[in-house]
Amino acid sequence: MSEHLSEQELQRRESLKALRDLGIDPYPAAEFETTHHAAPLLEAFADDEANQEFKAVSLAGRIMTKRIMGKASFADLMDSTGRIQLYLNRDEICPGDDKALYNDVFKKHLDIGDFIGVKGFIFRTRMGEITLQVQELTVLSKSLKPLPVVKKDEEGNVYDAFTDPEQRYRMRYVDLVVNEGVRETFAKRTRILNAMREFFNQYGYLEVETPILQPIPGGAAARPFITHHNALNMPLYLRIANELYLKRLIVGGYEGVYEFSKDFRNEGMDRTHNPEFTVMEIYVAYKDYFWMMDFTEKMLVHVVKAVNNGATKVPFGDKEIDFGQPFKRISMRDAILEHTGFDIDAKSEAELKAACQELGIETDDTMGKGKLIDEIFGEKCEPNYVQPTFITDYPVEMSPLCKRHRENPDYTERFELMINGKELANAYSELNDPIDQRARFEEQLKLSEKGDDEAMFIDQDFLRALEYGMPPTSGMGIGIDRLAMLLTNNASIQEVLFFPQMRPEKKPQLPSKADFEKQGVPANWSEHVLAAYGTVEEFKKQKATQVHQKMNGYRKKNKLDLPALQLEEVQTWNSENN
RNA sequence: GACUCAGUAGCUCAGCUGGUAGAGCAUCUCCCUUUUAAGGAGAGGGUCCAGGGUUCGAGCCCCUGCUGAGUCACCA
Repeated sequence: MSEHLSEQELQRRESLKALRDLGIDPYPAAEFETTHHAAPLLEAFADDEANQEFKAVSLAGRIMTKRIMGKASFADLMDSTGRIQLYLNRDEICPGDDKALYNDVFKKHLDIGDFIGVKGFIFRTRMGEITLQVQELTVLSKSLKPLPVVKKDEEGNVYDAFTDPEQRYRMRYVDLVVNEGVRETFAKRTRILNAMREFFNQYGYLEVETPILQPIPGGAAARPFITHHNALNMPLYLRIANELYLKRLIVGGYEGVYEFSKDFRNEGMDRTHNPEFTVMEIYVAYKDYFWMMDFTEKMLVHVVKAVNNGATKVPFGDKEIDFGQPFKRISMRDAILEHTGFDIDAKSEAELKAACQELGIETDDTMGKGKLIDEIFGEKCEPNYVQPTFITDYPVEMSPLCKRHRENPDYTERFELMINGKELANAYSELNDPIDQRARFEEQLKLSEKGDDEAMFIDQDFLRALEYGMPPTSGMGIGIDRLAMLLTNNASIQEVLFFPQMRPEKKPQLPSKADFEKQGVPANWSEHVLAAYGTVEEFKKQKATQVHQKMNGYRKKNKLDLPALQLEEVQTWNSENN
């Protein structure tokens, strides 16, 4: 219904009206031409104060603070690059007798958060701060909601920061405006994507786009989102991976293809999982997973340097991650041997289960060999790999799309890159034997029949593609959100997604004037009855005599320009109260 | 899904053993022509997340629910 407005919001609406009464359009259409941006301007001026260009400067941005001292004022203007201080002198911006622009427009009707354009010259204050002296002021856009005011002192201590995660994520626009560093986090995320893209393009690999709506969600073990296509009258799934489509493109003759892919998984949410997330997958023909390990290493070093001023060491929490080459490489078998003393090689399911029990790892009957080994690794080894480490040669049961190891068919030619005890990237020598692939899919089908709702579907078209022949190929996928977390030192995925998934916001339904009018209150009194009683329920509880007296008292107190109420009148307002 | 914590002014937070709802910033009025977490004087601003219960009396205690965060479990 109607929106409850706080005192400050009402005041800003008053200012909006006052601006219009002064003939100022608070939302003008015209372009405002700027000559500079705040941060580079400060730098350039510090280098060469005498330069003529600083005599005529035009900037646009939001007012972030106002410090009024009678006939002179200071304000901070924030644009996309940073903040610069403004100096406004009444008699400079209002040379004639009419001081309204300063006294009324700037001092009274412009608030923190409003967009303005300013023209003037740059100088240094007595305190040494580089400042724009304003000669012309243009209102560009009025802000009706007060921004949180975050302050910072000389030592960089932040006061009254806007910290509530719920509000920060729901109103990311506010977070971006007032919290220093948030925009930089997302700029860095984009630099990561750009650096990675640049690296792949150097090799001549092709960036492609494949379907997000898929009839069969393949390429990973995960629960998909399901939707429905009306014209085809069939279910469609949101993709959980793009692997199978990219491999079809390798069949089609491209040597290297990659895609930055939004994937969707209908699973739990926590600090490291959002229902939609971004993965980069790349497939390169005639390569194997050894080549891909080298390639991944080089690519990451390139990306890390690009976003980290050329350094390969990245702080993360209380740790430091070093992307300096080469990354440690260890097979899963050796990793488990190293951390548990148990050798998984050639062990039966029963032996593995017994080992799990000895190691204190819970198991259940649905777990096959692959799953048991995965549990041991996840429990005992994974957290130890803080520095970038390639774990290689996973058991065949865990990797239905991966080629068997050239030396031991119980294993696959697969690696995962572990950083900070978590998986960051996953890569294979891709399985291109269509007969073996069909058999592996059938294994998955059996798992599915056992009740595993994440087992892979059989994609007949993909198998057909393989039957036409896929060259030996290596593929790699890397979690972009998790990489962004690592490189921006954030422990939560929500910090690197502009709009993380949240439960819908529930707004309490507030009563409006109209609700009171429905009760029979005339339009000229309804807003006052709303103000006096708040809710229809409260109003309905009262007797007509009480309402009569209270509203006449309200009329007097607020000096309403309305005739005093008669009791008979009030009795008609609400048939239930007499 | 389990457990723990949190929700009070626009923002950040206090609120004692259950006894009239508080501070800083922001806002409003007045003073102030190079200030800077500007300053000085004054003022206004509240559905204490919601709904029940206990009580003479609930922001506080109990129950239920909502939202978020954290830990664990599940899950790539």
